[in-house]
Parts: sequence; structure tokens; C-alpha cells
Amino acid sequence: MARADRRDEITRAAFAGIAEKGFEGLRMRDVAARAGVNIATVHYYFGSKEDLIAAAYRLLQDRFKAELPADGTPDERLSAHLLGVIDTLISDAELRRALAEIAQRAARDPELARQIGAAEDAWLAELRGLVRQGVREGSWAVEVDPAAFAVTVVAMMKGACMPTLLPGRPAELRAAVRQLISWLTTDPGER
Amino acid sequence: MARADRRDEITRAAFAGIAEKGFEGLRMRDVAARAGVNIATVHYYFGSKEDLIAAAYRLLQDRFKAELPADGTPDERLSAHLLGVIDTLISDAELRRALAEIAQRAARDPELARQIGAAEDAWLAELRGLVRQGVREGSWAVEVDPAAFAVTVVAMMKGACMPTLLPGRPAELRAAVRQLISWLTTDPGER
Amino acid sequence: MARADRRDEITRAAFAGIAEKGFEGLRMRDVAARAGVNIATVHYYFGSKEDLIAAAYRLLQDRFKAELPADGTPDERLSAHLLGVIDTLISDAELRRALAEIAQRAARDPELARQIGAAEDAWLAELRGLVRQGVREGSWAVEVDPAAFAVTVVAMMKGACMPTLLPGRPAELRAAVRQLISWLTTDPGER
Amino acid sequence: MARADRRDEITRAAFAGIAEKGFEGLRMRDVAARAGVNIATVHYYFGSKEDLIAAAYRLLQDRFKAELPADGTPDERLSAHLLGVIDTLISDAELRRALAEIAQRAARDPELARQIGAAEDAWLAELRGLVRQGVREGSWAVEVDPAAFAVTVVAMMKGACMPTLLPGRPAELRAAVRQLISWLTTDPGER
DNA sequence: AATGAATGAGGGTTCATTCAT
DNA sequence: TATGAATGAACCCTCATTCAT
Repeated sequence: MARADRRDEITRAAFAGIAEKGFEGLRMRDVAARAGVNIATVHYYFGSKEDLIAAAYRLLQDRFKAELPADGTPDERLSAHLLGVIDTLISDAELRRALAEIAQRAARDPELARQIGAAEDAWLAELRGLVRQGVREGSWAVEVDPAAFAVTVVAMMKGACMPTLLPGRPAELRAAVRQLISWLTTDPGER
Repeated sequence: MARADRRDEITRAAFAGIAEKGFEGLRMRDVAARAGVNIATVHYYFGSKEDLIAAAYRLLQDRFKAELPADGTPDERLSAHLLGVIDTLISDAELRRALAEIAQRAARDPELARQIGAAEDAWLAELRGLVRQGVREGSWAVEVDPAAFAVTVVAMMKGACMPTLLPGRPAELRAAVRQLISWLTTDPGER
Repeated sequence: MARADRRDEITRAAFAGIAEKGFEGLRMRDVAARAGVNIATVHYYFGSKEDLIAAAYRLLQDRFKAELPADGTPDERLSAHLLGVIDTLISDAELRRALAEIAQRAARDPELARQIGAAEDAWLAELRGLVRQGVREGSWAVEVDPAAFAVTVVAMMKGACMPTLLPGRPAELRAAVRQLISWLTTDPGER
Repeated sequence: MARADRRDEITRAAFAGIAEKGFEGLRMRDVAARAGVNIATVHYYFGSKEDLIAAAYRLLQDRFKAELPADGTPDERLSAHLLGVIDTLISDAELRRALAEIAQRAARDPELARQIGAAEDAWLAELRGLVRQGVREGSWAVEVDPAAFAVTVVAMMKGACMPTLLPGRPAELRAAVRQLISWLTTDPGER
């Protein structure tokens, strides 16, 4: 098999393993078995477990692209973005579990914490920028604090990845996201 | 040393270990070293690692009592409650980390998931009840969806426990909580 | 409790433990529990596990007194002796099991091997003496080899202590003993 | 090294360990040392101690084949069989010790007791059949009780495996076996 | 490119034993 | 006399990793 393909196979096996058994439950032997190769082959492609985890993390980043739509009013862009994220979390349990595992692992892996922190910063900045733009354009209530709103959104999405909260309440979480947006977009005059 | 005292010491050592290295990074030998006893002593007090973890979990439940104040207007009660929770998470890093570890562990421990799920249900019900009461009493905007609001709060608090988000942004998180409350309590007429 | 009584209690508990779980399955904690005392008390009365085992061995010697009747013809004495031994083994399972355990332990305990060897030698000598006397007195067939006969008896009795052979076949073993004696005592002329 | 060879090596090391230190004295580390490998290698070939013991038991069954000769008169067949067995026990101390250990272990291992019991039953049945045939063919004294004789033989051989009896008296045991056979085959008329 | 064989380090647990009271 | 508390040593087993092929 082509070198890159086999590498991908093993990476996907690791990703699935992380989602299923967690980071610390990840065993090189299990990854090898899932990929249908010998354990030494895993070490042939990935020098160490850490390397394999790094590859799985890159796969996660590829899979979880929460992009802000480029076009539309701030309201439309925010709605599409947030509903897109929550729907992804609701529908892709493997991805959700992997996200939670990775996020938690940052507590013991400073380098990972740095990477995740940077991604968070970027996301927060995007959200703040969008909110500010909406404020400027008069899309929503002027009192909104962009930084606070951004943190609310990110914290909520992270909390939604936790094992117990979302699985039984997808409808409530969608409603919560919509309500959050509606708060922003409600014309004070209408209330 | 008195039996109960030594037991508590070891339990606290386990709790600290969980907060620092995570659940699966918890080593009986490390707990023993932290408590200043031999590893066999840990097994003298706790028959198994599982027993020790159960004791550490009970300690966590004792430490994290997020009670709803009994007196005051719904607005006052909600504010005190939510600010109390977020301040606890901000100030007690050990508790926050342990909470995150426990929450994540639920992914692989059905019994723990059941317990946490039940605690979540209770918290959500309390929040919904309080919001409904506020609606009835005209404390805030009638359009608020109690269930969605409750889920927003719980998800946000859970997200705030994650390793990367809160530590560098305590002020933003407090502001986010306050803004959430203010949304509820803002008299539409004022906007 | 009087010192001697408590010692006996613990010794009996050890004996029962050996019969039930075997020598290597003997645990000081189990002995203490069976005797209803603290494990440290066992060490108070017996300095070490080895000492306790020695006491249990002495108890075994007291319980298993296979004495040769003093009176009667050689035939009568031999019959009474051998049937007495086999009946003891059949009826007292605890004793039989303890005997087997002790005998086996001799393989790893030279001092015990010496003691058991001495007891065996004495028994063999008694048996040979009795057979020789019978031969002299014309009680049975002259061709009998006293040493071979004695070894046959002792080996057979030891084999009867093994866990699997006797329990289901007490009648066969009694018959075997009787046939052995009858071979000796059958007057050639009668055959 | 080839997989099967190393497996055999480790199995033989375990067998020798059982013969030397007994079943419960068997240590994975000792087996590894005797085989000249790391302890993890033992677990690489045998998933658990139990598996290794099972392999050692199979080796014992292979080594101890006490087959009844197919040809000859009943007398000849019985003699060859019994002298073969006793000579094996006399000359192969390791096998004898392992047999004793296995037999004793049956006291605490019901499944092993079942297997050994079945092997005993088969042996006893063979012996009874041979004796009955001899009786029918007039090879020996008609009064002989086949079941009692068979039990005598088996108990004796088991007793001969015990640590203390045989080692110092191989000649007596051979003589005992021969005498047992001679009793059967002695023509009453000759006595 | 891929693997079977082998290992060092470290994991939870058990046990006889000690010691202060 | 008797014990609860504490321990060092040892046990079985697992894991990521290495290496010759």
C-alpha cells in the first residue's frame, strides 16, 4: 500500500480509538489491530505514541472546520456559523468525543494547550469581530459586550462536548443557541 | 494516626492527584507519596484503586456545593447563584480541574455518567424553575425559554472548566455571566 | 482467655486452614479471622508463620495416632491396625487432607522431610517386625518379603490421602486393605 | 528463535519449576530466568500464569504415558506395565515430583480434579479388565478382587510419588511391585 | 515496507511482619 | 494480653518501544 494511505489508515484508527476509549485509554496495540497492521508497523510510520497523537490531532483539526460564512448580514453569518457548529457536534458523536478528549488532554500537555489556546483565541477574535461589526451596523442591541458574548459562545460549545450534557438534549441545545442569537438580534423596539 | 484522619489525608492526596494528572494518570504510588505513606497503607485504607477514586469523588461532591440561595427575588437569587459558581471555578483551580476530569471520565464509566447525569438534571430543573418563577413574577422578558436558558448556563459552566478557556480570561467569563443575567433582567422598555 | 487455650485455638484454625486451602494457600489473616483474633495476635503467640505451621504439624501428629495393637495374633494385630488407619482416612477428611498437604510440603522443607522420614521409618520398621513375627509363628505364607510388604502398605496409605482417589471409592479401598491382609493370611493349603 | 521452540523452552522451564518449587511456588520471574528470557517474554507466549500452567500440565501428560503393553499373557502385560511405571517414577525424579504436585493441586482446582479423576478411572478400568482376563484365562488365583487390586496398584503408585517414601527405597518399591504381581501369579498348588 | 520476537519500566495488589499503644 | 496501623518485598501483568529479519 502507498505509504501515505497506510499512514492515513493508522491515523484514522488512532482517532477512532481516542473517541472511543479516550486519550489515556489509547493503546498502540489497539490502534494497530484497528488498522489491521502489526504494532511495529505503527512505530514504523510514527516514531512514538506522541507522534501518532499529533497526527490524530491534525486530523481532528481537518475534520472540525467551523468556518464563519463570508457573506451575509452579521446576523445571518452568526446564525449559520453557530447552528453549523452545534449541528456538527450533535450529529458527529465521534468528532464531539475526540474534541472533548483533546481539550481535556491539554491540561497535561503544555504544547497542546498552546495550540488549542491559539485556536481558541482565533475563534474568539472572529466572534468578537463579527459582533462588533453587527453593533456598528446596528444589527442588534448596542449594549452587547463582544468579548463576553464570544466567551459565552465558546464556553457553551465546549460544554456541549462533554459526555453527559448533549446526548440526551440536542433540541434544548439548538434552542439555546437560537435564543442566544435572538437575544442579540431582537430589535428592542419589538419587545 | 486516627483512622479517619489518615483516610482523609489519603483521599485529599488522591483528589489533588486527579486534579493534577487526571484520572487515568492517577497512580497509587503517587497518592501514597503525596500523603507521605507507604503504598500498602493506601491499600490498607482503600481496598482498591476504585474505592479510592470513589472516595475522591465524594470529596469533590462535598467541595462543590452550588446551592441556589433561598431568599430574594428571582433575579437576585439567579445572580448570586451563577456568580457564586463562576467565582468558585475561577478561584479554586484544583476543584475546577477535578470537575473537568470527572466529567470526562463519565465517557467511559456508565455508572458515573448516570450520577453526573442525575446531578445535571437536578441543576437544570432548578434553573428552569427559577426562570419560570421570574417569568410569572414579571421579573424579566417573557419570551425567555426556561429550558434553553438552563442548558445555556450549564453548558457554559462546564465549558468554563476546560483547561484552556478560563484560566486566562476570568474577567471575560464573569462578564459573560453577568451579561447573560442582564439579558434576562433587562426591562424591554429600557432598551 | 488463658494463654494455652488461645494458642490451641489459633493452632486449630491453622490446621483447618491447611486442610481447606492447602499449605501455600494458608494466610495468616485467614487464620486470625478463623480464630476470631487480630492478625497481630497470631504473631504474638507464634513468632512467624513457620512457627505456626510447626504447631499445626504437632497437632496433626497428635490426631493421627496409628498405633499397632499390643495384643493378639500377628494377623489380628495387622488387621486391626490397617483397617483402623484406612477407616480414619475415610472418615476424617480434614485429617486426610492435612496429611496430604504436610507430606507434599516435605518436598520443599528439608527439616519436615527429616521428621516425616523418621516417622515413616518407624512405621515401616513396626510393620516389618510384625510380618517377621507372623512368618516365625507360621501365621502366613513364608515367601512374604517383610520389607516389600511394609512399603506396599505405607505407599498405599499415602496414595489414599491424595485428593482424587479415595473420596469416591471408600469401599474399594477397604476391600483392597482386606485383600492385602488375606493374601498374607491365606493358608496355602486352603487355596 | 522460532516461536514453537521458545514456547517449548518456557514450558519446560515452568515444568521444572513446578517440580522443584511446587505449583504455588511457581513464579513467573523464576520461569523467565530459567528459560533465560525476560518476564515479559513469558507473557508474550502465555497470556497468563494459568495458561502457562496449562501448557506445563499438557507436557506432563505427554511425558507420563503409562501404557499397557498390547501383547503377551496377562501376567506378562501386568508385569511390564507396573514395572515400567515404577521404574519411570524411580528414574525420573522431576516427573515424579511434578505428578505429586499436580495430584495435590487437584484439591483446590475442581476442573483439574475432574481431569485427574477421569484419568484415574480409565487406569483403574484397564487394570480391572486385565485382572479379569487373567482370572478367566486361569493365569492366577481366582479369588482376586479386580477392583480391589486395581485400587491397590493405583494408590501405591500415587503414594510412591510422595517426596519422602521412594527416594531412599527404590529397591523396596520394585520388590513390592514384584511381590504384588507374584501374589497374583503364584499357582496355589505351588505354595 | 513490514513484522514477530523480545524487553525495561512501571502498574495495582497481596502478604508476613513490625510497632506503638 | 491484644490490637490497629503501617510497611517492604514480592507478585502477576501491561505497555510503548526496539531490533533483527
